[in-house]
Amino acid sequence: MTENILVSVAWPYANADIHVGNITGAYLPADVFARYHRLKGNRVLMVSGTDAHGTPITVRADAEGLSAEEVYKRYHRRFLDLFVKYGLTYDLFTTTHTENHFKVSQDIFLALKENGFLYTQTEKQWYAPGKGRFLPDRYVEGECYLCHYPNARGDQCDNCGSLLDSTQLINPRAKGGGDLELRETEHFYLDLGKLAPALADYLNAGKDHWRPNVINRSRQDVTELRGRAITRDLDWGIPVPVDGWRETGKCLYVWFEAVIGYFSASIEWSRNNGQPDAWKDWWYNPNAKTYYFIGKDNIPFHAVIWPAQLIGARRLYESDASKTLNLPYDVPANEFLNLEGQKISGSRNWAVWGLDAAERYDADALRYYLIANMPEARDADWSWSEFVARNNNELVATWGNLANRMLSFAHKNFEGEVPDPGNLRPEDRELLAAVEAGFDSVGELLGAVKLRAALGEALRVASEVNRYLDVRAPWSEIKTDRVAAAKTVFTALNAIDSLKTLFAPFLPFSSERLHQYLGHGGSLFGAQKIVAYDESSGSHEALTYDRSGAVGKWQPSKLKPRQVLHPPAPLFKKLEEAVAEEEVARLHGAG
RNA sequence: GGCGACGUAGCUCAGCGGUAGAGCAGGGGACUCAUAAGCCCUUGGCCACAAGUUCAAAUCUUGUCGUCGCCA
Repeated sequence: MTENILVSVAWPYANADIHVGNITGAYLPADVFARYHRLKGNRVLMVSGTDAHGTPITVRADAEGLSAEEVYKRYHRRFLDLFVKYGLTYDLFTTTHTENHFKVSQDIFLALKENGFLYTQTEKQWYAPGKGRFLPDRYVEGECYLCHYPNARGDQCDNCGSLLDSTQLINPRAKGGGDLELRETEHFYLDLGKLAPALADYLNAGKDHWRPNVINRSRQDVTELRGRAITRDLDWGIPVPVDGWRETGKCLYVWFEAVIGYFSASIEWSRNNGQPDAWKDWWYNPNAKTYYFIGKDNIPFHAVIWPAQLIGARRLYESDASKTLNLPYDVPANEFLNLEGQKISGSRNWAVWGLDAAERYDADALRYYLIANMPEARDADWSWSEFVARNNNELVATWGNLANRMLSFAHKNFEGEVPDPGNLRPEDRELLAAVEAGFDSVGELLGAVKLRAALGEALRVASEVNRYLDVRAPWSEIKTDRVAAAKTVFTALNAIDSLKTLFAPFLPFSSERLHQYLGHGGSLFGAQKIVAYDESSGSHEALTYDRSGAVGKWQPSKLKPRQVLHPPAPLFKKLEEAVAEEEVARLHGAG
């Protein structure tokens, strides 16, 4: 039965480049999962985009003398390039700065308002009369009222680390000068307390497949929910769709509108593809499964607050009153990746940047290490020496070498063709059965989002083929019994052809090449394309996935005798030990 | 301070009520198709600590300590 699978992926924030921790935390597991389901023949929709709004972006824009729009576009473009290099196959990677997203976010807001889940409240905030606008907390500095550090930021003290209430700062001053005064301002709040009972019902039923850290934390959070402000005094964002509000420079708070991106991007994808209602197959079909791939810092927003927004909005663009928007089926959040034992820090440049690493290493080598070492249950550590060791000992030695040794052997001894085996021996059938079982065992682990275990299982299957070859020893058979050697080589090539598929979700580039080496036509997956989409107020670039022409199937090989093989080449590169030292030195030199 | 996850072989982790497991690293061996890769054998652990429940506990309960994170 074909399933509808929505793969929702965390939205990178447009004020910093992406590092390996971000990739392994959310983007890569989502891609592996999406590719697996596509091979299974399921209908996959993988969406995300750049989170373009909010104060940190205006801060950076001010610092660089650019507009907020220029800043977001620069990072957005770099995200697109990185995703192409790592083969992350978003059906649509868009941005929150589109007319479509504005409209959908405002409509969700209005639905929540209409359904009685919003209320307003007045609070005091810093206002700059000279500039005629309210200042975000981090634009106000002063003495910390807790530790008396003289240069604390309004939102947080850099000295004692405490989160601050900016109105309590001692001797407050505006960053960059100018007058400052406290003024009353009114904001909308999401009434999470009112939504708590429905949320508790949702989180207490049928969540056995959720990771313990995700479900336990979320159940705890629901017990202490309070209203939360969803608007801000800010000009870079989505205007509040209420008369008298949009005129006074009030916007939807980024945390509120960014998560709506999963929904708006699904709608945009449908429109871009000329099937404006297609998104409903993922959002209203109760049998569709929706997954949210995020880092652990985002758990409350995806397992509690986003479901609250969906429950409160109930339905949108749907007249059938019996239907409600689908809530997350699973939120397989990953923990964090450290680097050489220390926390990754972009500002201290203690990071392995995605685009930089892709300059020097193949995407599949990076993908392999990031999946084998994925922080699924606890924080993990990126170590360059481990990267080199696992690349050489596991990826190259067990899998790359298996493919290369057998293709080379077939090329030299069977005129570059798949030999005709005649009748297979029991031991040949046994091996093929063991490989075939891998489609169930690897597939089951992938379906349960246990990606490192799934990759380990695929590698174990590859080891079985290595063992089979050692027992059969076709290099000996060929000297005395060419027919026996033909059976062995046929069987091994068949197994390798199947392994190509088992590894494909993890290592798509090398599997694609192996597919060609084995003499098949077509490609396993579709193609990534960067496309510009026009709206009446402007255009935005997006990453898309064209699935037409993809021939990959999650099925054992049906390799034909006499199929012509292409001249083989090693799938992966062995790395020098010195690479690890060079990279660590680079890390320290740069920091 | 409250809460959560985690703490198992040198390293990375699986097991989560019934005689301690895998991969890598270390040691030994036979082979040579292959990126000196692969294969076979092997060294190695009071399962953080302490009490309790049970015929039986890495596995359940409680407490302590440690790591990471969230909240205040």
